[in-house]
Amino acid sequence: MLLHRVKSFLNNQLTIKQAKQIHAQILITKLNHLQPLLVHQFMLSKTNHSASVLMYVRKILHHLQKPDAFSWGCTIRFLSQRGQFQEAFSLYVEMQKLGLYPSTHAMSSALRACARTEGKTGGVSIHAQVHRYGVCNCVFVQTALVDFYSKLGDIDTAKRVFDEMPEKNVVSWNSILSCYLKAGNLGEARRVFDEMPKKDVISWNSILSGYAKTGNMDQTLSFFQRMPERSFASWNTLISGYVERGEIESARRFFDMMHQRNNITWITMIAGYTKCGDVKSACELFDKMPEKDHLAFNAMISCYAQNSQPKEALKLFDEMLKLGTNIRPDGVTLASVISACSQLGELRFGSWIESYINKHGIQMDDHMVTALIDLYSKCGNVDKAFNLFNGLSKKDVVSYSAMIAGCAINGKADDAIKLFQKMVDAQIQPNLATFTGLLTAYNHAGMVEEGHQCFNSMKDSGVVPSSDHYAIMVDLLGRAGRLEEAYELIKSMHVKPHTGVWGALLRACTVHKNVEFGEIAAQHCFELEPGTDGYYSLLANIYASVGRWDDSRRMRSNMERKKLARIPGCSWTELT
DNA sequence: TTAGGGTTAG
Repeated sequence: MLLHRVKSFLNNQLTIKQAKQIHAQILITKLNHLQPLLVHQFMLSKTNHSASVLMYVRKILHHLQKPDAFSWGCTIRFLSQRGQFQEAFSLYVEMQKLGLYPSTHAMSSALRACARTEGKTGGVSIHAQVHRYGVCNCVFVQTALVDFYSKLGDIDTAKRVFDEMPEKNVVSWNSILSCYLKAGNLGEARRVFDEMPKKDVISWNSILSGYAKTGNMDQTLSFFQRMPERSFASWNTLISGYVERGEIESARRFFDMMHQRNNITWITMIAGYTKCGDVKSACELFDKMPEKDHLAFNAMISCYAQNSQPKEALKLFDEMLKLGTNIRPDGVTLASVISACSQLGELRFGSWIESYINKHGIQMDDHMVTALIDLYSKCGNVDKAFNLFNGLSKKDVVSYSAMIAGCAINGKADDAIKLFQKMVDAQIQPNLATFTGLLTAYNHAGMVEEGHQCFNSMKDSGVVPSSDHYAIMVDLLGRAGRLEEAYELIKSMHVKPHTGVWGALLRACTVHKNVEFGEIAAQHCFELEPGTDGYYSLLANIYASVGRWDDSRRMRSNMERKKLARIPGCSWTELT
C-alpha cells in the first residue's frame, strides 16, 4: 500500500508536506528499503525544490539504513540539472566518503557541475576515477569529460579524450565543436563540423554563431540558408550578428520574416535600435511585444537612458514598479535608472535607489557602482564618488573614465590627471570617454599646453577625437585668447563640427571681443541651429563690445523679426 | 551528457 503510494507520485506534484508524511509512515512501518524510492520519486516530481526540500532530501540520504548509491546518484543528477552545482558536487564528495560506488549518472552529473564552477581539481579527480572504475566506455561520462576540459579551456585534453572515445554520439561531437569555437579556432571548428557523421540543430547553431561572431555575415547567412532545421536561436543568432555589425535594416528584414518570435528576438532588435539611436523604432517594438519580461523592460529603459531621454527612462521604470510581482527590477534595471538620474542631476532619486537596493537585497555590482560614481560626481559629491570608486572590485575603463570626469567637473584637475596616469600604469586602454574627462580637467584648470599635448596624444592610443573633444579644445584655446589657433583647429577637423565646437569659439570671441572669428562662428551656428536665438545674442554682444551699435541692433531686430523661439538654458539642473 | 540567441555603468 505504502509502496503504491510512493510510486503514485511519479511525475506528480509532490509537496514537502506529503513527502514528510510518507517518510514518517515509512519509518513507523520500518519499511526502510522504501526510503531510496522516496528520494527518487522526490527528485522526479515536478515540485519546485526549494532549499528546505533539498535539506530534507539530504537528511534522508544520510539516514538511510543502508547507503544507497542510486538515491545519491539521482539526487546529484537532479541538482546538476537544476544548476545547483556546488550542492551537486559536495553531495558527490559526501557519497565517496560513505564508500559508495558512483554510478555513471553521478559521475557525469558531477563533471557537469565541475565544468560550470571551474572546479578543476574535482573534475580531474573524477577523470582519474573514470580509469580506476573502468567506465572508459561510457559515452555519457566521456562526453562530460570532453565538455569539462572544453569549459576549462584545456583543448588538448578535451581532444585527447574525444579521440580516445570508442563510441561517439552527436553530443560528443557538439562538445568538441563548441570547444574549438570557444577557443576562437573557427578553422578547426569548421573541420570538425564538416567531419561530423550526424549534425543536429545544436551543431548548426553553434557553427552559425561562430561565423556571426567574426562579423562575416555573408558566410553566416549562407550557413543559415543551408540549415535543414531552424530553431529560435538560429534566427536570433543571425539577427544579433547583423545588429553587432550595425546592419540594422538587415536585422529587421529577418525579424519581419519570422512567423513566431521569442522574447530574445524582440530584445535583440530593441537593443539594435538602441545602439543606432533609433528610439522611436525601439519603442514601437516594445509596445508590440506580446509578453514583456523584466529583460524587455531593462532593454527599453536602457534605450531611453542611453539616448538622452532620462525622463522617459524614469517613467518606464515607474510603470515597471507598478506592475508588481511578476516583473521586478534587478541590478541591470537600476544601473540604467541611476544613469537616467545622473543625466537629470537628481540626487534624491539616487538616494532613493540606494535604499531600494538595500531594502530588496539587490546585489550591488560594478555597473551600478559606476553609475553611482557618475551620479554623485554630477551632483558635486566627489568624496562619495571616490569612496565608491575605491571600493570597486575591478576598475576598468568605464569606471576610471567616470571618476576622471567626476574630478574634472568638480575642479579637481590634479586628481583627474593622477587617475589617468594610474589607469595607464594599470595597462587599461583609454577611450573616447576617458579623453573627454581628461580634456575637461585641463580645460577647467586652464592648462592649455598640457591639454594640447593630451589632445595630440589621443591618436597614440588609437582614439580618433570626436566633435566633443574638438569643442573642449576650442574652448580651452579660446579662453586663453588663442582664437586663431582655435579656428585653425576647427578647419583641420575631419568630421563636421557641431554647434558645440562653433559655439565654444563664439563664446570665446565674446570674451575677447573678436568680431572677425565671432562672425564666422556665429554664421555656422545660425546654419546648424536656425531656431536658437542665443547665438544671435552672442554676436550682438560682440558688436556692442566694440562699439558697433548699429550691427548689434541689426542682430537683435533680426532675432525679433524671425520670431525665434527662445530656448531655455541647457542646464541639467533645470530639467528636473 | 551537448549550445544557442537577450538586458547593465562613463
